Amino acid sequence: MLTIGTLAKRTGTKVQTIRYYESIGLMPEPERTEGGQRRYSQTGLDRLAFVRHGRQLGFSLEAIRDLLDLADNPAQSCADADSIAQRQLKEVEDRIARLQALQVELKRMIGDCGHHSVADCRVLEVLRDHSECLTDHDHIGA
Amino acid sequence: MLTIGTLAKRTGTKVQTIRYYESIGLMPEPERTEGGQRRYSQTGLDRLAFVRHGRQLGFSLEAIRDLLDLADNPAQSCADADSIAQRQLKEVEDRIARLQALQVELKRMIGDCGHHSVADCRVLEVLRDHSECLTDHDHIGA
DNA sequence: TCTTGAAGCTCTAGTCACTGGAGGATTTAT
DNA sequence: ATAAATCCTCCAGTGACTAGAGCTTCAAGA
Repeated sequence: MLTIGTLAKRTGTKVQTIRYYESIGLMPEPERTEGGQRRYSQTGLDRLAFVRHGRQLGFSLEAIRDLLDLADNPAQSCADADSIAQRQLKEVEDRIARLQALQVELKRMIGDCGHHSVADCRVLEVLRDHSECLTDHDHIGA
Repeated sequence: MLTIGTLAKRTGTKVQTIRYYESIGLMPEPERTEGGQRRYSQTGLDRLAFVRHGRQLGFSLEAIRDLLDLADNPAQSCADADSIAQRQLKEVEDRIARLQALQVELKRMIGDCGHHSVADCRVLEVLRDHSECLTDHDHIGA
């Protein structure tokens, strides 16, 4: 039986995060001591590890919830899990492409700057005038 | 004199977002009609374009606030603007690296899956057992 | 001048995935 | 028995918006 703190350490999660997962129903309510403290079993550890691992791979909690459902019902086809992962891969690839465009633009912005006065600073210049952009980045938040 | 709606259209921003920028002090309070509606000048348009462009390049509103300060005081050195951009570039490059690691892992996960039953699904397998990971990704949120 | 419909206004609350703190209870080791 | 560490609940905050309720103003046409 593990305390919430031990579980946190083992999985690299903050204690509050575990309680948060419980509050949104991603983690089941664990046993409690007489005093009301949470005690976890191996099952709890496994489930949290699954969740954390999914997060590390960039899945949303919503996607992880779906994946957990699939994992809990091992009779169905694997296609659903596969398509969730496919969607995730596509998103990751999109993000990479966008970030690479930003990278080019930022490099160009910085490269030209020789630390002269702000009056003719490339960085500010580029921000002021979109037409100086090579890329027509239209996504926000990257 | 532009209405907030026109300004929104011209800059590809939502009306609410403009008001939000005003509420946090990124956009100055504009003139108002007698009835209390906002009216913007070219100055307002320029400033919003600057902000939006910064966002498109992935800068945080905090960073943009600093860049706006610099742009407003053209006597200083450009080095500050440069270092903000450098920091941004580094962050972008870090994110690309992390995402590429995820991409590899997701591809491997999906590649092996032949849509059999969930019982031996690669996707779920990988999520269950971190030791199957090639990468030791430790970052969350990608 | 009147009317109508679009667009504006403020205010509140919700999103995602946590994170932090107050103020108090429990557990564990000495 | 006591002290330190950990636990508990509850509430609020983060960033960068976004959405909606309920009301007012504006501009154009009849």
